[in-house]
Amino acid sequence: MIDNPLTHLDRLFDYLVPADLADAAVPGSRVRVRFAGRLVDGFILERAATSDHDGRLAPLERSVSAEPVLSPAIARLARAVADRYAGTLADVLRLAVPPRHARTESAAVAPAPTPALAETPTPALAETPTPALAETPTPALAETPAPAETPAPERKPGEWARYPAGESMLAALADGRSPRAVWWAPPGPAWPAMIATAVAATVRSGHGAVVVVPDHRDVDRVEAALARAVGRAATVALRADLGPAARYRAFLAVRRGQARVAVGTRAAVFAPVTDLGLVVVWDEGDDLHAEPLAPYPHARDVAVLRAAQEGAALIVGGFCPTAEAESLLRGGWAHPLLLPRPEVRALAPRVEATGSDHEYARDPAARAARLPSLAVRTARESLAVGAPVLVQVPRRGYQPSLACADCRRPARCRHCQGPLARLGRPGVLTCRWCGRPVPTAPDALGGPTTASPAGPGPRAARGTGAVWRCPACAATSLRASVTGDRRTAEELGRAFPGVPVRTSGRDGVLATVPAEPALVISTPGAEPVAADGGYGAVLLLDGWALLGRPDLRAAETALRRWAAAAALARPASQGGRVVIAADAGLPAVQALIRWDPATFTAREAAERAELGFPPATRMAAVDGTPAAVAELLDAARLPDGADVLGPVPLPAPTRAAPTRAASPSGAPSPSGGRSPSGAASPSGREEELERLLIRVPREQGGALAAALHAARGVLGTRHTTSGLRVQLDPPVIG
DNA sequence: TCAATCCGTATC
DNA sequence: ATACGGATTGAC
Repeated sequence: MIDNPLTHLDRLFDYLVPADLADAAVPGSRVRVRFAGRLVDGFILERAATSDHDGRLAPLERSVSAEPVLSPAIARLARAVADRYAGTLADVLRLAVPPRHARTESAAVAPAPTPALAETPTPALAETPTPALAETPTPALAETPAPAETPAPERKPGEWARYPAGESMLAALADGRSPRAVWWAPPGPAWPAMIATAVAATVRSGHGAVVVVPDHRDVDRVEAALARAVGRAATVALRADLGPAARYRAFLAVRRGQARVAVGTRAAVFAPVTDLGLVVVWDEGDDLHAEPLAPYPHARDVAVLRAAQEGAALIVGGFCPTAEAESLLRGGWAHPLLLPRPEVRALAPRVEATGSDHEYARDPAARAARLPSLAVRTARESLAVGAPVLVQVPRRGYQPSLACADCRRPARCRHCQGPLARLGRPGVLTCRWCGRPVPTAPDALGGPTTASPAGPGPRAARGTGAVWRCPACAATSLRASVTGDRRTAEELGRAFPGVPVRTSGRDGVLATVPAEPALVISTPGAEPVAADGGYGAVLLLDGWALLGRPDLRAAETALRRWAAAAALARPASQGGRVVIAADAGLPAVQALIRWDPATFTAREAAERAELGFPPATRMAAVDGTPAAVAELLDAARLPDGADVLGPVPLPAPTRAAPTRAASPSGAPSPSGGRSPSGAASPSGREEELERLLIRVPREQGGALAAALHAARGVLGTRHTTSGLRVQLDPPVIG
């Protein structure tokens, strides 16, 4: 397999194995070969005595390593993923197999494959104690009086007993069978332990397991639960933030069979666990499960392919599984794991809606100043009994436009009238269109922020040129035109004087907070877990922002994010309450109030089926310049019944700005007016991009992917089509 | 008639 | 992508 991204070269090539490489060049190992005159990387997929190729075979140039990093199962999976997503095997393998780290490879001559791991979970054989765990205590879990040393594998069903099918599923796993389930998780902190219980049952049957979660904090939580249920020696955490050496070491431990359980973020779905018995995908609707690199596979869908290929069990779940997950139930391919109503009542908090206040939704100032009175009251009551309050607010990134603090006119770029935004560096704004930096007055972005984790560094506006000044009223201070987390933190702090305010969001995510009175302001997805049973109250203040997004999945996503926050509240019986600032008449809000995500999703799925949207159909998005899109469409022999939508102009907010941070020297701006001939920026001549959507009945998904892949191959290397992006099941459909 | 250039094709 | 071969074009 030649590591080459070109679609029309997405096939295998035969090489001669020189005698001196005969031992090293094993299937799955990395090699270097000459290809089209150049030295390139590749994997050996197979050794054979003959070749179909009727030209001369070139010899392998050299073996990189004899380590068979690419297992046959993963090679097969990667091929299936490439086919499913109209991508190339090389692209998928780049996601599936981490880069080699030579020193780690030779150093990690770890003990020969541990026999019978499940039986005797060695208490972390004096190896490096996982630093992530040492640093991030998880009080919510530690609350369970777990013995310090690793106990025998858990056999009790625990929370699974609340589910009608729970115990039988565990029994099937322990028996080495392969149940497949869509899991509506119970509100509360039980889910990591439940996953660990299912994994422990699998390990007991002699099989391995893979657990995929959205982010690092979830990795920590599941890892801690697994350490308790399975034993630390058998478990390994795979995560992108490990660094090359640690990442490769963890990967090798899995590949060599030393670790039987892998838990990690989306790439972990490719972890080469041998003798796989179970794949778990937690919170499968989280957009972090969607890989941003070509061919953009989704961890949930890879897991489905893998479970099917390897005959493994599958648990896909979350507080609010998506319509995609729910579609696995159709035809009985998977079974539902649903909490009966009485159990819901026992675990869920009490949820109330404040109703729709139109002014509240329209006027940012009103939003900041007038918290719904029900929310304030609920928060006060929680604080009074000593429990923390979680406040979910919109992420700043949602509508990060800045406005003059005095007259509220939007802050615009002097050169091109593009919107200005804060993109990281303090004291400087950046135009989102042309990328020019604009320094700001020292205190332009509001007063001291509460509980800034980093602390205010010494930074005045760098003396380059004029600071931003409102062209209308000459003011130099700005405010976020949508109230983001920081701002809300201040406002809330004022409403509750003397109560500590902590924030968790983009710049500083907290994993946990102690069980004491505090306001915890968080953006969706960054909510810390509260120790000792959870929050006394959860306020969901971002309903308008979440529901207002122009996306097919907006309502589903909103409910999922609300549920994730609300699940951190104590049960109603222990005073746990949730207030949501949205209209109680909306189906998503109703679903939260009744804690009935399954009914919501069923309805959602039915509606989408009626409209011909996924998952009832399979969609492909083709993004690129108008010419490129047209060429691809022209070359594609689409399956019968394919429905071509568009093309429409593609709003290009995503890729342009962040990549090209201005050079550190800040060159462009001081050079004064640029030459008139020059376009706004080197990459500023970005041609308008278009998006074409192609829709086929679900059964034709494979044919659609094949057609697009083939069309891409036909276009080959034409320059006009270089920027094309083909995406199946695009995560966002406008 | 030769060379520079274009286009299409294969890349083990 | 990139290298190569054959066809094509243009100048001498």
